[in-house]
Amino acid sequence: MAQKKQAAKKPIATKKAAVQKTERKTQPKTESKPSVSESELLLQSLRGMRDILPDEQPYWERVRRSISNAAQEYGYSRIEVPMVEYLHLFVRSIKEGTDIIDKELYSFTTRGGDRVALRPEFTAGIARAYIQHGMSVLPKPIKLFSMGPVFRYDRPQEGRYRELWQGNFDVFGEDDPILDAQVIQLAYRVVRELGLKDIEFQVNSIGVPESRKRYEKALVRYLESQKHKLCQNCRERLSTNPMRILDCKEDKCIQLTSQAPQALDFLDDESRAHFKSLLEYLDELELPYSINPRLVRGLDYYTRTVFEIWSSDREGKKYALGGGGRYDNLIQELGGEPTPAIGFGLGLDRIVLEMKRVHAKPHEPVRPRVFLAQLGDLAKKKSLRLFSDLEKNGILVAESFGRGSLKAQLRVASRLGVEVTIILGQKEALDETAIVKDMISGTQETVRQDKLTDAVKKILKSNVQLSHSSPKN
RNA sequence: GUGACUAUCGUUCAAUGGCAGGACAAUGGUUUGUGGUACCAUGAAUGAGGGUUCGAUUCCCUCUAGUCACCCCA
Repeated sequence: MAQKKQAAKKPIATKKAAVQKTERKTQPKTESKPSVSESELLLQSLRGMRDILPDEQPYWERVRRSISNAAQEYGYSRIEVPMVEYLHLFVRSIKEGTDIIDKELYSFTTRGGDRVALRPEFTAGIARAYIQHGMSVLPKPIKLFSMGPVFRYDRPQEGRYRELWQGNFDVFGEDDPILDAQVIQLAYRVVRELGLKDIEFQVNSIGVPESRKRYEKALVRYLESQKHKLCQNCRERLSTNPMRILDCKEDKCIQLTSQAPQALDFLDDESRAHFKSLLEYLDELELPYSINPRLVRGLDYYTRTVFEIWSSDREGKKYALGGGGRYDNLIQELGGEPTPAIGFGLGLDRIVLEMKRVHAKPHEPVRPRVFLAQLGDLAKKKSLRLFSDLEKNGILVAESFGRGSLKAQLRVASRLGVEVTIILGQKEALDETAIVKDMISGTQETVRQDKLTDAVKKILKSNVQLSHSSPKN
């Protein structure tokens, strides 16, 4: 036993072992691209990439379930799209000038020479799939939902990772603002169901390209006259992406833009009517929203409705939990038929973070109520079959087959909090019986193996009744 | 991408220019066929590389990672 343990220790590639192997060939610091030498095995996940360990999974499980349930209830079909697409797809849909494309895209060239990128969001890939598979012939609206990792090459900190999980919802083929309201309602439902209470929606309308152009012109004209009061960044944005200046957090820019013309005043009549009825729907739903005229969003394909979901806690730490908007022109711009669409994404990492912060309940997995202990070689052999028989009969069984002593196994059993332990020893294995031990009363009896399931179920059942009738403290 | 702070067993907290210590967790045991407690034992760490030094985990530099602020968003 002890020998085995030691032997098992040795081959594990610790940091030290890895270094020892390579210590002879210490490389001089190179100024080449890779930051870590390839000869050295670094047992460390990449920057901004993390493991979601078993301890945290119950929270994730609850979020995943909540999202897929909501998706089903609202009539969304699941779709999976690749994590990698042609670089051009993202550039064409999200557009240069946005941070996501200019700074945060994970792009590389394949062996075959294709320029590709890891998806920074879902909508581009889903729009591509929509066109590629001719989904426009399907009855409208077409509701698609997806969940998985997306990638952004950003500088990580809490709640911000280079690999992050999103739940994504898109609706194609309908431009009625009631869809916008329903999509926001759906986002709200998910977040509320998970126990997050301090939620605020911010909504805005950025109109259509024509009205946007008119507005941008007016905005630039206004800001140009006071250019010197803007921050360095915003001075550049003036020519590249002036609307993002509204999003700037610099005091002087906020001051300046608070007097600036507002997008809402430049909306075309249709967009204005669209926005107005969206707000009416939202009022009808009694959702906690506010209009944020500065809300612009980091993706350029949006038209008309844009919104974000914010969670704030008392310490003033705020996270955007999700966001989305309408993108009525994207499908056509990518080469499909003109198709209005709206969608949004939820950030699972941040939702989990918020759930922990407000002490929301994680998903509770089904716990085994029965433990199977075995003693001796014959019993050990038989116990594997017994385990599967019990499982087939709907009895979830825990075990510790690797352990030899009964004492150790019972210790595990009681730590797991099981109500029944089945003990299969040498003697029992020979005469096809087993000991059924009630872990609460401590009593036990020997039963024939073909009666085992019934005996176990009887004890479990009486325990359930007991806990129902006994008063709770 | 910019700036600041941080880095010790699986977790958490100590300590030191001269043998790195505790707690929790883990594993084994307390006469090997009966559990939760208790007791005993065991294994387990100075992120990586370089420099200063007789000697560095401690001081200095670089890298890596994390956290915070900015940027941005999820």
